[in-house]
Amino acid sequence: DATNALDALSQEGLSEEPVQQEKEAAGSGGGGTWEIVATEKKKQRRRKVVGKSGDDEEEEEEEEEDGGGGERQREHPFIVTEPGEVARGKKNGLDYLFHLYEQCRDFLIQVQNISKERGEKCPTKVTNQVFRYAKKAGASYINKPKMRHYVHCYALHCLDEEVSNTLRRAFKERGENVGTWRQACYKPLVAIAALQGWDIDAIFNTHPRLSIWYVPTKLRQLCHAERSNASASTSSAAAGPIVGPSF
Amino acid sequence: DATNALDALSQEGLSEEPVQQEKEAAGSGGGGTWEIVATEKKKQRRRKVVGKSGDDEEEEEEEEEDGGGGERQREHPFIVTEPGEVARGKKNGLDYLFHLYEQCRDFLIQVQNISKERGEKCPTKVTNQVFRYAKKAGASYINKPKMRHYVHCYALHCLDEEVSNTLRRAFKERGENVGTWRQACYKPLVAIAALQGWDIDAIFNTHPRLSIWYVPTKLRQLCHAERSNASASTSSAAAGPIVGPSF
DNA sequence: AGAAGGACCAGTGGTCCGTA
DNA sequence: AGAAGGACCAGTGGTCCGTA
Repeated sequence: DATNALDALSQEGLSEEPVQQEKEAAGSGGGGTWEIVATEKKKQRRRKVVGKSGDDEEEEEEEEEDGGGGERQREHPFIVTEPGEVARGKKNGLDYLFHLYEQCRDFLIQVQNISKERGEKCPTKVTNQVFRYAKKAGASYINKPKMRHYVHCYALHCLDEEVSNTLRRAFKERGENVGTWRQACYKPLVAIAALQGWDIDAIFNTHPRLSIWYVPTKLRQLCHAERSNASASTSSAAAGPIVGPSF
Repeated sequence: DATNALDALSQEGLSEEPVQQEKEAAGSGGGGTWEIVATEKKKQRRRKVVGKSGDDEEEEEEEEEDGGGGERQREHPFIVTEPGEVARGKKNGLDYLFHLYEQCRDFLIQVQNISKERGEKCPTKVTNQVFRYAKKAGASYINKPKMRHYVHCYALHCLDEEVSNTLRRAFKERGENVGTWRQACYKPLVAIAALQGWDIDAIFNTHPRLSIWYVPTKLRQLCHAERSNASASTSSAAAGPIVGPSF
């Protein structure tokens, strides 16, 4: 019954991205241009799934191997792109990746509003419930394994956009794949944590857009390991308990 | 492995209540006297379980039906007691009930310290993990169904001890049973919520000792229903959405 | 009857691994 | 090979109901 009501609500309320949007909002970092790109990409996707040729005019890219019809659809894989760069071909760029995190946030806010309206328990994080809601709202390209996989990349983007951007440019130039870039995102995050007393949970919870995401296990472990190293070289008692800073 | 390590830690660290404690701390509300009472009760319990007669001197109450040995042991049922009153016979009083909540808080703090030490996810609430830890630490009289059952009673005790105390005295005088008293605890809580914009989650999370407990479903529902009532008699549009206060 | 708590269950966080 | 995500699993929050 709670699920049914969710269904009802998810049919309205959840607008698609606006089809047209002013181009001048482009460089604003909020994903302004992105909305347009996302819409284009989505149309491509839709055309592919339906299996007809497009009935509205558009710039297209590849249309080969369109023959299928009911074949398994996946999102295009990510590639390392510079800030503002749109991926060409059957690829998605990193601005799009980060845009997905913003979309999840919007879905969470909607779920929270519904919960409050009904006096039910209100999630503070992006939970299974939110992923389910997103899927029902038609955002089938959002899923938990993907979002969890790249959380720390998004975290770096939120916490230090300059460093994040520099890293993207460097890895693009070197022609690295997404997995390698993703791995590289850990290091600057650990450095940020070091400066803030190693409390990665506090770092996440303090940031308005990051606070809704669970700290990834591996990032937590890296921070802990690095803290132990730092502490070992600072303290004389190697076996003693690690004492957190108190400033 | 995480479980094994927990075992190791739970063997040390977890002190029993101090056996002796100054009597002058009695009326302080922190459970000062309670420690002594709890210890006495625990000795009774231990003697019963072991099935021998006591090998240390004590004032005892009933010792009948001691014959068993491996019979199923349960905590004595609660009765409505006034503040400061110790239950006589095979009963437990409400100061003891509230004391259990404080104990859970101590166990949570220990679990949190261990988690932090290890760089693991750190619970902010009394979770299954904490109940498991309490059990391993020997506090077998603490269990989840019991603690959840009386959370709102403890909440009233935390939020308005005067009202809570008055309620206890009134219900004791009337000879009401625990279940009736428990039910009666909801109403003043809803009244408190009304004064604070109906946000029972905020009320819990704001209070230092209450913030570690999940808001009980029924209390949440009562607050929501009552808010709807209040709103219906205030607003002219009966079917409209309920707008939260913004002060 | 009133009450304590073992034990169950639906849905969670977490991520592996069969898939493309 | 590199990557996306369906689907599984251990342990959770929640509380019912067989027990005393």
